[in-house]
Amino acid sequence: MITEALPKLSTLADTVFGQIRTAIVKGELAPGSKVNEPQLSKQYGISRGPLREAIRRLEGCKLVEITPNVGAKVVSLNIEQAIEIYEIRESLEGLACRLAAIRANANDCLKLRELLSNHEKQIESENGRLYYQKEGDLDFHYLIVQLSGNTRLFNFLCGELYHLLRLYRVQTSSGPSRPEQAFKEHHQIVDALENKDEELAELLMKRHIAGAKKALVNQLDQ
Amino acid sequence: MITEALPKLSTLADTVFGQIRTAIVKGELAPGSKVNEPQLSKQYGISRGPLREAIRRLEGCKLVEITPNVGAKVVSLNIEQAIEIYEIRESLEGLACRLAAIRANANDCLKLRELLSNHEKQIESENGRLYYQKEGDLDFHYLIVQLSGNTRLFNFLCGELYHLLRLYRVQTSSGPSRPEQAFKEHHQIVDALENKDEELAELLMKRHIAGAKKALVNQLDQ
DNA sequence: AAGTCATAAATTGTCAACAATTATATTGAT
DNA sequence: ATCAATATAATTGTTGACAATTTATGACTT
Repeated sequence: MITEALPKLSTLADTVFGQIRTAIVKGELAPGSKVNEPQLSKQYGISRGPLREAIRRLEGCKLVEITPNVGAKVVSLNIEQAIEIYEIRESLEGLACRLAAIRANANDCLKLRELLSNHEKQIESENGRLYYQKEGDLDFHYLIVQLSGNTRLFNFLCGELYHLLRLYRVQTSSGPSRPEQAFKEHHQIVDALENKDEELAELLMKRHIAGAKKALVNQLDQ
Repeated sequence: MITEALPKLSTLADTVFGQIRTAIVKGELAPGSKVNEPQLSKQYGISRGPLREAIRRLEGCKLVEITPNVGAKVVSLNIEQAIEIYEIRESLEGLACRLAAIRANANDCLKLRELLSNHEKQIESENGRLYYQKEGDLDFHYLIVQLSGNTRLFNFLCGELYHLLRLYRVQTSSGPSRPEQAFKEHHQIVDALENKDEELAELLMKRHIAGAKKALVNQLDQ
């Protein structure tokens, strides 16, 4: 076996894209704040060329908004926009869950149960409650979308929409509203998957997300 | 009144992005073909910097795929991927149509009727049948999505998914399968909007798109 | 003829400098 | 002091050059 100097498998623009995306969804780059090219290019030790390409990718993910001759700024979601996202999410995750009901086998459902029980344990040990529940909730949905088998759906939800949701949660520093209720609903969804009940699976998932959406709408009405 | 030299309101990268996108969905840049940077930069008379930014935007729209150190190539959709898109479209346009039923007023419905009757006239004069029907069909759906009032939904469907559908139609040189059936269904949808019947509007739209999807699935099964 | 290795050409990735535009600071007038 | 106009600084947009990598070419071997 020959050990060669393994060639670069990724470009600067792509790696920095990932780094900045993480910084944004973690809130390290504040929503609404300006994206300063000279500063970031120094910070990441690259020139402005690849940096601008990375920013254009971020624009594609809707994480920054670019104004010509002015520059990019980190997106800041108001509650109306968050509701729009939840409307789309309700529709698409309903679809994902229906498709998952068709394709998921017993082993897939077992994995889902394990995921849920792990989260429950972590939450019982009260410390770090918010963090784990926050990430855990998305983990569950992540897996369902994966089981749908629709690659484009997966890319859109997990590569774009979920990042925006994380951003909004950081921005409003709000965890999921009803942690124990959510667990019950998650288990019901897996029940439907086990029974290969497409219609019920879709209905339950849509209702599950509609619950979170309603909380937003109520907040808006007041 | 003073006539000043009006300042550039758009950047080179953005204008060229639009030009290349048009070239792709019109088939002038063949699906699967390589995107050659030196060639395109000459063709559009710009340097490779802004061109590469434009390509990154195209990547965000899923119109090209970039491989590091190899370059971008125009996306080529197989039938499975087309079915994936139709699944997403069925779900999201169902949502859009339900929202449109809530928000559309009498004047909006009138505009939809006018659009449909214009298309019918154009098709009666048989020449150019395919072209007008093709564009016309998307026009109708375009307007419905606009009426939904969900800006993010609009941007995703009209700014990304519809372009991919155009690309697929050019690629397979296939118009809509059932032109006269489609008109009937379009009118039924407007009926539901006029009656503010959300559920029916969503159902009809989903069924309308499911029809086109089924044609694809059948084609795949053979 | 097919395959492999080395070489050459073309293409992509990256950088630094310059031009154009926007944002900031300063000055002066009311 | 406030506002407007101007000058200055900072930032974005664009370009061309160079480095790194991939692709194409061709000679050589089996």
